[in-house]
Amino acid sequence: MEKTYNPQSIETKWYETWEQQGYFSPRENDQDSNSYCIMIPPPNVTGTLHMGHAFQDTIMDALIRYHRMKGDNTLWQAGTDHAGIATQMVVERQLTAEGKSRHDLGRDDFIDRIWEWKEESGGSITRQLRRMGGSLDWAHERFTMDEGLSEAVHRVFVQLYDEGLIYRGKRLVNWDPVLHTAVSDLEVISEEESGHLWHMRYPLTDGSGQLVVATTRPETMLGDTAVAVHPDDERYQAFIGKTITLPLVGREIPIIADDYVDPEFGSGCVKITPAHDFNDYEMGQRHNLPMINILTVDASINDEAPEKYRGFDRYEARDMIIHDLRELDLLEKIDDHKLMVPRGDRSGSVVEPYLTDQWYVKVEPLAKPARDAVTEGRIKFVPDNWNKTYFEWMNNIQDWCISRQIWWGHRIPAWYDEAGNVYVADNEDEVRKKYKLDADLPLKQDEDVLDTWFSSALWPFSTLGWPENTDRLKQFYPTSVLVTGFDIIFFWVARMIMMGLKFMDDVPFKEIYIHGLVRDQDGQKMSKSKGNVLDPIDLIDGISLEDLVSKRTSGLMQPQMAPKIEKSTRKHFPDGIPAFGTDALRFTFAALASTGRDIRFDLQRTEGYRNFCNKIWNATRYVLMNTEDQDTGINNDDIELSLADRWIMSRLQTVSQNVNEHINGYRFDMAARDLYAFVWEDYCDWYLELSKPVLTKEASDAAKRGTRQTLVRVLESILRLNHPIMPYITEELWQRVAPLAGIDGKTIMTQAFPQADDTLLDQQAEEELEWVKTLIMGVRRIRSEMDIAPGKPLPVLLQNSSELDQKRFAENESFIMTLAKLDSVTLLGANDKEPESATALVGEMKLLIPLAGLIDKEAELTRLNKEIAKIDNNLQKSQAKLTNPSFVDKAPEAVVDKERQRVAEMETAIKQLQEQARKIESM
RNA sequence: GGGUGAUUAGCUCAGUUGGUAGAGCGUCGCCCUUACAAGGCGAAUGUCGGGAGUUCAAAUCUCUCAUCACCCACCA
Repeated sequence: MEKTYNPQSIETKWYETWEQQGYFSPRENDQDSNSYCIMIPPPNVTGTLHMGHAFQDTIMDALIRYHRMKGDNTLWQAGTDHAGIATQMVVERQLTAEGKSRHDLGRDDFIDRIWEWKEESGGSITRQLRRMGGSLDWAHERFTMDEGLSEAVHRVFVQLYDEGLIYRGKRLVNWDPVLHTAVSDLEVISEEESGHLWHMRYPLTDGSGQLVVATTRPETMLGDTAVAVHPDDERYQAFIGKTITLPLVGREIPIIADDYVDPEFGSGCVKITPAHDFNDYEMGQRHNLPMINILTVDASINDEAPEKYRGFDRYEARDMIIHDLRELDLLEKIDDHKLMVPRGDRSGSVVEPYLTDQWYVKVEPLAKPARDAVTEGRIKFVPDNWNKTYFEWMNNIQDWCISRQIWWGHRIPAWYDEAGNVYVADNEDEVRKKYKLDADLPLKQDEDVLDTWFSSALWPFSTLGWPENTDRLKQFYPTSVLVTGFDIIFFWVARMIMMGLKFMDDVPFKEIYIHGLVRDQDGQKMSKSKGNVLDPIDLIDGISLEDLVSKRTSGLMQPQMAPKIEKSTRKHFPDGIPAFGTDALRFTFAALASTGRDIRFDLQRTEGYRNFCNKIWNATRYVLMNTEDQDTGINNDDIELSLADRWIMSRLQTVSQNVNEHINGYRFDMAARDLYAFVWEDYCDWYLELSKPVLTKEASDAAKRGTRQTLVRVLESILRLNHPIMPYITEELWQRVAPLAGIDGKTIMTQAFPQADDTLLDQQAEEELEWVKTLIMGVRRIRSEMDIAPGKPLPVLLQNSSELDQKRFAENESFIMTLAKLDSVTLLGANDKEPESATALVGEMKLLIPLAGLIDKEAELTRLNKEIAKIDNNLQKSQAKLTNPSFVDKAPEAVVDKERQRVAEMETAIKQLQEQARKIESM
């Protein structure tokens, strides 16, 4: 074996083997075993996977591998999402770079072009997932626009339409004037921006005066159809029912009264533009006001407005209108004002409320069962506080606008005749059959496509073959757990629950594990525009600083950011990124995956876990050196187990137990911590060292066999315990270790995950080894603090030893002599005279290392006094408790006893140390 | 305006039903001891955001204040 762990040389080799052997696929025709299934949240085919994906995929793969090892029939469903608007934009940008637009190509060619891109992007995504070690069932990979899924989409649309749960209607929607499409509420991000509040004078038609209205959007006045005041506002009682003449336009519009108006805000008068504001729209409905749309799809002024303003952009028109009102002395004042500006999450442009025909899902009838499923515990959020967020939204849910005026996506299965009648069915033939239409009646399909999330909502069952009642569907629906980020609870999670319950009559998943966001080292969200993204592959394979800089600064939407990004990149990664390997990266994610919190990604953690891999690698080298071609007692019952052997086996059971519990509770951070500590501290630092005296010094063959066997068996278990998190290194090493442990098998992937065996728990061995460790650490500490060379063998005297101490010493002499590097140990009797010594305590026993020529008297005194002060500090606290009568009366007896015992121990210790200090002083 | 979460060692974070505050990284010593210098041995470090309350006992439960982050919402 290589002396140093080198991830590159093992990773791709194993992945290919696994995939070729078909280990990732579930067993067919296995109805008996427990099913375990996770649907991958399908990555968008817009580019490549980022750290958030890598984190999420690590968790899913760890769960999948864990359950596969437990014998479950396990499926991790692979696939990608067509991501309508996002993907269309990516390809449109490419066209723009070529000096073309999608209209130059036409719809069909443009879609072909996107399919080409999909192949490319989808390919790099699956390559990344493979590098991450993801054990997905590639044989059944799906895409939200493949044939089967498209059929599912049609089926759902048609049924919901037939049941009246999908309808078409003309209403105000959020309109993206750059993308020329409607978007749903969720795709609109409102942020506070600085603006103005314009106070405009509207003259009464009868010339009797004027009203002042305040607005943040003066240009919409062209579409005003009323002015509203509060019905109880005394200032305006006389005006209600009168009309004003709209300046610049000349339209006569009524003054109405409505509770919605806040008399305290602005002037207490509101201009009402039902076609361009959601509140005004509702008021328009209440008061039967006309709706005048004054904008084009580009948000320029249309022909409903006075000629002067037609064709101008909304903001140009705003300036003109302000100017014109000022000329007419109709502008009272302009105040600075903070307002919430709604922007499209994709285009970043300011979204307009816009009156159009769109398709909607009537959500409430679907939402009720979806709420119940969580209330009744059929679906559990982990951590459970997310159900509050879920209910918060589900209780206020609005109808879902599902039509988009773009080209890339599922075309809406609706046809129109020339009279505008709507027919909905799977395809045109079906339409004619279903609605009994003449074969020659001209029909035209709806131009729009469906919101991407419509098909994503069907993912848990459409991928399994629905609407066919396939074996896979029967076997794996409902799925076991959904692993996802909180940011798509509304977009995706809630909608999957609604659709799953509606069409499968069962929940889509039993648990939802919500993880945090991966942020950069400063806690910033990672994004291309901030230039702080990391490609998981670059952590696996490493990347030079120059390559990283150019990767981060190329293709920016705002090229002027490049120098800043370069500077910060050079600061954070002065030497680029070394190749850490997949396993170290995965272990990092696991270790950081504490629940309910975002994680800051810290490269140093990954480096630490790369070192951990190296540790396992070298521990294996040691084990192999001492067991290969030697008798490990696999076929020989004549075995003697040392204290260390029994101890490490006992510890292994506890760790196995804990790791199982932690994985089942989605506490990968705790699992990682326990694994790390057990491997590094218990197994490497102590057990491997303890094995040395047995293997290299005089010991019986049976004892050597016992230790060799324990070395191998525990290591083999360690590899299995770590496999769900670190698949590659564990497979590589397991191939060499397993035969020595008498285990036969082609891959660690399908070996049983370690379960605790209580019969191997050995309390006595744990206590005794603790005693051995205390003794050894006592010597080491004196050695270090007294500046004695680590290699110098020392004599030790034991004083005040009990029979148990003496027995323990006799049985473990070899361990102690070797690990503490001693050359002699002498038991002192009660009357034996002790030399000048440095001291450590092992329970009541005193360990003495003679000073002669080695130890500085003053240094030892300082050391003792420091130790005494430390214990005394704790002693006082404990004594205070015990002298408090209410503590003794009210605290449980066990707690009081424990406190008493502690006081006794500390008192003895202090007595011993003080005595020692006196002796040294008097010398 | 509503809601959620956070505040613990220099940094990043654990701390499951209240019972002597932990880890990793970093820091400081000493060591190339034949598994591993990507290492070994040892050490230092905390008024657990502030205040009040409940309790024999609070990082943990309650209230309150402060700071930060995020989500939702129609105030022109």
